[in-house]
Amino acid sequence: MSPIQLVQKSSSSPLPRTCADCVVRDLCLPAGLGAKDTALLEHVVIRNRLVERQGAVCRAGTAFHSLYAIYSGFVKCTVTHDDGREQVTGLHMSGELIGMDAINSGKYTCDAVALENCNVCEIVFGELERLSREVPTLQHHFHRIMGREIARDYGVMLLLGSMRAAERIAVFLLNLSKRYAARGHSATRFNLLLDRERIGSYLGIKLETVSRVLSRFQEDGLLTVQHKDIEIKDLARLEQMIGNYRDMHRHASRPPLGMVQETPIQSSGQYA
Amino acid sequence: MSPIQLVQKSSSSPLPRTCADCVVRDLCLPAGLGAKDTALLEHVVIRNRLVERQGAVCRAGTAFHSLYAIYSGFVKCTVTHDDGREQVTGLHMSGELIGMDAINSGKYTCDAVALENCNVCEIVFGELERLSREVPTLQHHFHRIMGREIARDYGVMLLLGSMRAAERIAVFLLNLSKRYAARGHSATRFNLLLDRERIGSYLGIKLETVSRVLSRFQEDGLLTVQHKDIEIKDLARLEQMIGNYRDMHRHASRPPLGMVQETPIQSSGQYA
DNA sequence: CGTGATATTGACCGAACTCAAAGTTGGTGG
DNA sequence: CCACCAACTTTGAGTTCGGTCAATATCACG
Repeated sequence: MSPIQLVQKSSSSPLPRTCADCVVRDLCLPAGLGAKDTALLEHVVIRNRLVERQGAVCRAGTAFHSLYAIYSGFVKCTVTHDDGREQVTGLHMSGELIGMDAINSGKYTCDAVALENCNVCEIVFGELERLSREVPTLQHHFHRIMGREIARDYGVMLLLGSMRAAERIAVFLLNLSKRYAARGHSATRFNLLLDRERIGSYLGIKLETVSRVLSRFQEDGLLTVQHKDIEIKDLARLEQMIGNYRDMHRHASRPPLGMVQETPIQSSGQYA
Repeated sequence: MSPIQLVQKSSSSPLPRTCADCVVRDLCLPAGLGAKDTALLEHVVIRNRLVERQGAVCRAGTAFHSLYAIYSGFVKCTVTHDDGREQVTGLHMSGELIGMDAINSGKYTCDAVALENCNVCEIVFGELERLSREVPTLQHHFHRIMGREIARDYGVMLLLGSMRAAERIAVFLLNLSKRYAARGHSATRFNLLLDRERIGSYLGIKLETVSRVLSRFQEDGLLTVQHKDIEIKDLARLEQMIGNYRDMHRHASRPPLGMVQETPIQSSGQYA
């Protein structure tokens, strides 16, 4: 399998100068706005903040002034416990907003780190509030974005609170698949971007378990994986994994006796 | 230990007729608003929706029109997986808002059930958006409330993703303690309101584990517990449990050899 | 081509789960 | 008022999933 280039490089297309001609407009803050209102966002958005791989979009504990919208690249958000334990709270790709956790306290609670070179837009929060008082559509859409994040969080709680390791990985892969597909990339072949340890941190399991589950999925013909490159061979069967976790530790060659429940997870949830 | 009456009965004080004379005003939506602006909320809030114990404040899947603010009582929110697995996503008490998860999709994603007789205020969301366009303080405060929920969710992810059973319970108890204290109740003696199974569902562990950990905490003199009535005997030591989970399965009579890290969890997080 | 980081795999262990059996409590109705 | 019943809780015994530790294996990169 040759290496996969999934996420568009910031250099692959001309950088947008306005939200109006941004390719991820419909996934982002200006979604649903008319041309006139979109133009007003120019006073709110500071474009083309380039963050190189491993660089920080924002740091936990620092003062909050802006949200960040991802134009290109992939961002990992983590919270860190006093004793050093780290928890990945979200993986974000183009069109998504980060930093909303900071609105209450005025300080970011997460470290947001670029997993590859990123181009992000800074959204000055005070300006966003000002403008959204004048543009009801923008106001409502921003509320929807926050509401979406809350609903996503509840999905993650369900995952962390009541799913087996194999289910968690299946959910994780399917979620990435769906989001890549929504951005015009392949739904079946993509790059994980995270190492096994970070995947584990996000899913509440250890890196060895991640590795073992992926190996098993491969043995079972659900996918092929080589480091961070993954190709899903059987999306349907992967979906059936969820709710059928009991079959995880059986070998594929054995007949899947207990396969009764075939209900996939509610597709609405966006788990990363 | 005699039964404890912790949460004010809706009958114990006259019901407020306006936000201005509501006792939980400063914890709720009108926090920080002047008298004039508070008065404007009358067009937004429909007061005194009584929900009896076991009744629903809202149901997953039903159409979203309003948020709900809790005036009195205690509400449990849950999401349910297709296969029936249930995850408690939050426990909410007076002054808190629920339903924000529904803003995006227009449908509630949670079932919100009253754990005791509740008095809730319905906040018609369209009206709230309308008014918050006119009252910047209200707008910002609402954004803070949503941001607070997101930050809380990240704390729950940390709990579910990287804490041991004993730590989870310690965090849970300390969180309840803090929130009761903030509402003028005892910080050390209160009612859990949830049975062992629901506590477990919230914390991602099984009911037997909840029972065992509570028994052990009692043996160790950290608290006394009888069913849902709990009295914390040693708040400081309970705080030290967090980050010292390795000592969980040792008996108190043994010297706690490994007790080096005494850093409590960041107090900002509100875990329920 | 060597070296350090990452990934895989195996063996073993242990925290939490499962199953099961009492024990306890509160509510209901005789 | 008390007996009974259903629901909840506690506790024990055995199992298992995932963690831990350790030994390779593989890859990226200088």
